[in-house]
Amino acid sequence: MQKLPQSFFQRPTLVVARDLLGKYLVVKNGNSVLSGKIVETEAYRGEDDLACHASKGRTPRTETLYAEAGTIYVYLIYGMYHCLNIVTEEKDFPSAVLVRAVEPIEGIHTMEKRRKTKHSRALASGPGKLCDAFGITKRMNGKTVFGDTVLIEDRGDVVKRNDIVTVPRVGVDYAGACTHLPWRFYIKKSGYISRK
DNA sequence: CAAGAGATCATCT
DNA sequence: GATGATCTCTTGA
Repeated sequence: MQKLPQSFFQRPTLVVARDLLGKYLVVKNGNSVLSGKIVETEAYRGEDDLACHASKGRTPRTETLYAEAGTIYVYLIYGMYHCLNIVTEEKDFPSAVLVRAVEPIEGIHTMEKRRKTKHSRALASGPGKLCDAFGITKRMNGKTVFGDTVLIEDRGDVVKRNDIVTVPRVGVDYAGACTHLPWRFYIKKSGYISRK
């Protein structure tokens, strides 16, 4: 039960993306606690990564990507879903890890109400679903994972290298040469992945 | 079960 | 004016 420090996120994005597997996303609000084990992530790194929002340069929206490691980047996609990212590497270098799926652990009843389903595999098995279940919105954009609202914990789970699957990212067909970069990671045996 | 379409809007051109 | 780091629902085999 150890809150991850900034040094964890201040490393190469691909390493952080892999190491986040098996860690726990925790969202606290008053006396309610929601948590889930991270089972799927994707890396977005630098202005040269055509799939990264920062490839369009520094704008009001992408400013968060240039913030210090551990900053939370949340944006709205397709007009109705939010995506949760955690900024990595050095300040002013735009990079982040997209948290794509978690296995629900605590606060499942709240997640079921928000997601309007009792099927545990449908609660947080995708970036949009996860934000819905955890109540993550753009209000969180620009905050960090070092406060007492949103944080990442190491609860001692060990994810072996052989249990991690490495494949191209989802939904980035527009990214030209970067489309096929194997920057998506997930836990092979998990039943809570966004898609095969 | 697979495939396709529609929902819906902030952001950038 | 176009477009997405998605999801759900409908259709049809």
